Amino acid sequence: MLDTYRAPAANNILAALPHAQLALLIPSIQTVTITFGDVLYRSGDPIQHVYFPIDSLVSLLTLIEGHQALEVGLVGHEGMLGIPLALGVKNSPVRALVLGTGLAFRMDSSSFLREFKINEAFKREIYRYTYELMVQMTQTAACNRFHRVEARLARWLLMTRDRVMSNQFHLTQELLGDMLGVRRAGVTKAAGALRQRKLISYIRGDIHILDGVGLEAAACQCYQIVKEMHEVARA
Amino acid sequence: MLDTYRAPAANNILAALPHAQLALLIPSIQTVTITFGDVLYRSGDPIQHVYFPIDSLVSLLTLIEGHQALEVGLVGHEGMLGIPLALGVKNSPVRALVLGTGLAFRMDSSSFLREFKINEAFKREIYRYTYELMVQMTQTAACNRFHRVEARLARWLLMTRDRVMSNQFHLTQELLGDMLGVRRAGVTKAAGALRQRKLISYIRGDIHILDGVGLEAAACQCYQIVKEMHEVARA
DNA sequence: CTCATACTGTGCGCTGACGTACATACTTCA
DNA sequence: TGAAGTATGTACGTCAGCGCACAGTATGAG
Repeated sequence: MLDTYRAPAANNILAALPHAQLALLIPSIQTVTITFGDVLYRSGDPIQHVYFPIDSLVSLLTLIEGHQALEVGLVGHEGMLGIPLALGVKNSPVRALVLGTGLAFRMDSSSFLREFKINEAFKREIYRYTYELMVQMTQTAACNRFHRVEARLARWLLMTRDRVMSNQFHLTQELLGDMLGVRRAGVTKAAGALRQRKLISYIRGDIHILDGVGLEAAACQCYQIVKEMHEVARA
Repeated sequence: MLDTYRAPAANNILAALPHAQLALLIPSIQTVTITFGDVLYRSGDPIQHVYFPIDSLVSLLTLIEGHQALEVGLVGHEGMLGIPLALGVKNSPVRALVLGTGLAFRMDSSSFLREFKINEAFKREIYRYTYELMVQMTQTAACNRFHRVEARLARWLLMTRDRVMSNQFHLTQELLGDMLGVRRAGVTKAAGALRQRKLISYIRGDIHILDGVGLEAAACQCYQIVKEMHEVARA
């Protein structure tokens, strides 16, 4: 059952709710562990549950025939999974792949829809996050088009750090290739460059951010831009 | 004033409303001409009006420092401009540039918000379109990353045809470069290839689609995928 | 302890697109 | 009719990233 003290700090959307509105949701919320490699949604499938990550990390991927996947969104404690439900659509257009094992709050879709319809504060927070996700998606699209792999990798590592709230996490270069839309060897090269500059260490998937400030300098401004847009959305 | 006969056929969002709900909106709606080159929203600016294109065409662009613009969405009679308002945000994160002169229905933001809050059918349609726009954005992101300029150009021309409902429209290669995220010379080359295959004619910005079926074959499947997704969203 | 598996490092030829530059052609207006 | 402006065609060297291939190294299962 939900720890009402922890909840507000644990996921930004739930944290933003007034106590009374949060209380309404608590009976429908479970805390679950989602595990690296879990596919929460397959592209086109009906959404069974919505998730509010706590310290877990989930990637949204589009699949293109004859190509690798491409990440279009990265979701951690600042967001949620299952946005289509809030837009009146029952299926997920993207694959949701768990990259970081951890906890998440979970609601089944029918409970979610029931509460969502009557809880104005909940609605407001979810639509605000929908906006943030759209901004993230547009910026990522442009970033993938124009910026070099090394800068994109740096940006991705920073975004991940912010979401898992740790300078250390685990991910293979193969999977990172899917995130950035490049082949695995491209990741090796970019990661090698960042490592040589002592910004990260990277040993068989164990990534440590050694110099966050330096990494921000190595990243494209897309990182800052998305962060700032989120603040505007909250204004 | 709004021609109530024409309205339903003219813009898909308004067309989907039951007559009673549409009637509520009519006093707040004006019909305006938007003109090639008009910037309806600048990135970051407050949204003054929402627009429901009829036969006009509008491009959503992200701006990246030190780079050309990049199109992230294309809006015609199937959609609307001003989605952030529906998500509780007053500013547009993207630039909205009119590419095709034509008519659009328009509401000022405060009227829109007032009606939007109380009109459930209106809300439903707008959120459904928000979903469609997100799908379009994700697919475009992947398309820009993985597909060749020639296929992307073919796709873009088909999308435009569907929105303006005509095989003929006007756009310079310079601007097309911004849409596709490539330099102007790249457009010349791709357009030349399509022209040589007798799929289009292209004379100083006057584009004619000569062979729609052939052009679909030349385009990436992203064109079909987005079309089909929209049908799912309406199911 | 060994073998299979998984992951990383690296090399090489290829190519699509870039950046830049310039020539050509149409259009508009004086 | 000529000049200025606008748009397209084309060329060329450069380069990031691709596709592919293979070697090296750590991990885990039996």
